[in-house]
Amino acid sequence: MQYWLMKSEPDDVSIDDLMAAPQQTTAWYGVRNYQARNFMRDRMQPGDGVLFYHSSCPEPGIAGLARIVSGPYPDASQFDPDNRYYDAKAVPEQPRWISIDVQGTRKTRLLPLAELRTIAALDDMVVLQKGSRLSITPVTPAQWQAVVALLA
DNA sequence: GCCAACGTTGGC
DNA sequence: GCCAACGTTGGC
Repeated sequence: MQYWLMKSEPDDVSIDDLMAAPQQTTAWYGVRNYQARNFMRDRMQPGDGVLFYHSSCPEPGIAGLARIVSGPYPDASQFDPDNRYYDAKAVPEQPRWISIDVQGTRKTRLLPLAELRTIAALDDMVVLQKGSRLSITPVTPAQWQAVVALLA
């Protein structure tokens, strides 16, 4: 059981979208960064906890909690020439990119980035480090507990 | 829109 | 393998 922070642009998939989906579950596709892909492929497990973060929006911050509910499988968008995430170098025999299913657990109050930066227990959180842009980052159990406590 | 930081590409 | 050029992310 591990914990993660996943970024999403709310104009693309918001916490409300996640909670409104059938079974509150959404296929996570379009990740086109190798480090993030490797986390999904090699380390994420069904049951893992997710801090759901809104990025590139007026109020960036944690907007809800979610969990991983599938293992890795090929991201279909890489094979579709009409899709914005199409990858001409990907072939079905050798998929480059993968998806996992994410299930919303609950929408929380918006915990703004600026507030996260004031919490001493979160000083080492990967997403708060200078220059950190990765869309999927690991969260320690202590960091998870600290965030959940703030959202209680 | 700006810009810092990081990732990817491709010539050599 | 190096590294310059370019592209992307994402807060502000």
